[in-house]
Amino acid sequence: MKNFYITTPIYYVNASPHIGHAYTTIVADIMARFHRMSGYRSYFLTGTDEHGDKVAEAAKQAGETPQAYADRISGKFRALWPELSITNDYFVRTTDKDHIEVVRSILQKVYDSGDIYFGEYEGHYCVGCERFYRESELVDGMCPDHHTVPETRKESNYFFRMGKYQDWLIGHIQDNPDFIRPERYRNEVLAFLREPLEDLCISRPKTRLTWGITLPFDENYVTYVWFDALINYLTGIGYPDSEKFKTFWPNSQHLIAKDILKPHGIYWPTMLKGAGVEPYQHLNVHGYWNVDRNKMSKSRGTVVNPLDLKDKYGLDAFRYFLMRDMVFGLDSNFSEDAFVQRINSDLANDLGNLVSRSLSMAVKYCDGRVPGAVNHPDDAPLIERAAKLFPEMEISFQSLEFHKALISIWDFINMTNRYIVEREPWSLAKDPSSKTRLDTVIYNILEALRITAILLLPFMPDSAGDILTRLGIKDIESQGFDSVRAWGGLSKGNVLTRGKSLFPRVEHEKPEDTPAAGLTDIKEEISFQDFEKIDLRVARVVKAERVKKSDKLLKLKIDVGEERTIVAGIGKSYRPEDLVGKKITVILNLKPVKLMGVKSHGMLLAADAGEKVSLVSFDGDADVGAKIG
RNA sequence: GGCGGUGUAGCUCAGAUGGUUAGAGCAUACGGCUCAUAUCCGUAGUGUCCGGGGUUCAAUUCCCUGCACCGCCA
Repeated sequence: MKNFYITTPIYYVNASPHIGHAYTTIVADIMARFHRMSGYRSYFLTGTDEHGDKVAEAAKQAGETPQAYADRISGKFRALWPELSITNDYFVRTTDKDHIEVVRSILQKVYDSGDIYFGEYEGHYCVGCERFYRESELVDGMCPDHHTVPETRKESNYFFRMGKYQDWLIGHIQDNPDFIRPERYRNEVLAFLREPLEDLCISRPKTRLTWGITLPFDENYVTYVWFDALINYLTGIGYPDSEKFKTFWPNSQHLIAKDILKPHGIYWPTMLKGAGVEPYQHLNVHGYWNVDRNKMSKSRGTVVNPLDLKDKYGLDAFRYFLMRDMVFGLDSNFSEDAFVQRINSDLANDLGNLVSRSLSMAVKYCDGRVPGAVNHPDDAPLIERAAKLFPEMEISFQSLEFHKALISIWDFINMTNRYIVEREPWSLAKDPSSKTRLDTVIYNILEALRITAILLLPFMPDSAGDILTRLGIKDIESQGFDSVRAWGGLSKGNVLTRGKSLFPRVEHEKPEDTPAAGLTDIKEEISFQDFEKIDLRVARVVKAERVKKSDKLLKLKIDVGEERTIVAGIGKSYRPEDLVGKKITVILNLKPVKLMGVKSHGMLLAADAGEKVSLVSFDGDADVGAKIG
């Protein structure tokens, strides 16, 4: 039997879960489900990272002990995952007893082998931050947070000889092209490794931090961050002696967001090397969800947390959207509009309506049972397409291109819709002599639906399971991809259920829901102080000419009490010669920019109605240089 | 400052060892069907393929350069 081990990062408990955590964990879940259905023995680990000064600090502010605080926030994560249909096999915590033991044993092992040494260093220490800063992190020689000059302080700590493994790591990455993927992140790590790799500081004196795991070889220190956190991937499968560890570690894959590439791509493999453990197989790195707040629902006047949208529109729709709209590895934009569009077009119109029309016809024309089928050459294209789907999905999953897997499935859904239109079951139903053909057509539609649902199970477990249930399929949990390799898996005679709309369309919010009578593009509210930052002045145009090779840009020399050059995009509405002498409104303190090679030291104001631009002018006579406010 | 990435239809993105009409989905318009969640199917568009220069018989695709955004590093 083949094995599969997938991990998410353990999430740091200094903040509540957000869309980024949700995405990583959902991807891991979908991979775990996919492999289980493909016949793998699969193990899926997630958890929380609970030590460190930020947690100690947050606990203090909340008036709790670090442990109580960590328990509470960790509980939030643990409670969220079932809500997202996450099927993790275990939830590891860095405050777990067995984790602490594993960390200590590995530290001891590496220490014994000579890869950990005690060293003293001198640095810039900010008392307020209780931490050292590197020269390059300081702003004008001062702490970036406190704006105070840090004191020079000496401290002794333990260091891991990471540099020793630099060449090995470079070689390993070069020999295993998919060790870190997608390729862009592999290149980033290799680029970083072109510079000498420094040793890694792995401790903090207890005088500064107590909320951590005590070093096994020095009571006065705790280990710091990575030797604690990363080792969870071993603890979670029972390192070092369990059967689980032996089974799964050789098939391990980590899933992370790009912000923790360096620890996972560099520290972790060298740590494993130092501890005498084989490296993991793959590091899968994804991008960020940029949340466009302007495009989120403003009807309630509050910014929407993307995670809340799963309650508004349904979990499976949420999972679908996250997988369909992000290309793994790249950043994507999250907006409610885009989400709703996916729901309406892909889920409601294409899939939901297909389920609805198919079952409705089957109930109407075939007494609500799966009819028998007779081979017909015209049906070959549909059947042949179906046979290619799972192999396509396997390829997509191997390369982490989940969106492509979904595109394949939707291609098939559209094909099924087309099949219905071409076969016209409603016409066949009018002619009793076509009954056999009608039965076959209905069977094929339902079988196509079954295959679609099984392929969708990893992505949308509830909805896909619902479709299967409606098709009279009982043991949803035990469904695997084997039943999708050949056409005809749907049993004749199954009792069908019509059911409700699987994905109701989301109607657009009514105009009266939006404030300000129809103006939907009002920018974010600003204060008077914000407005005052803008330096608006009266200016007179002294000279105007067109910018070379631009029909839109004009270069203006203006008098605002001093002479300035500005570039304005009004060339389609104004001729240069008409402008000289005109009084205009100018923003003086806008950061200068270069437009088509001409530097503009300010910007004039004009009403912009696409092609027709109209300058803001003055009712009476205004003095050049006068402030406007 | 160094290195790298991206810039293609209104939107999100594919794509081509350089070669006649540059693609998909969504959105838009029109047509067809009525089993279905006003859904489905079909047809129709629209693009200075970021700007400039170069190589070439030919560049959006290769090279150089500029601009914009993003990332890594310092």
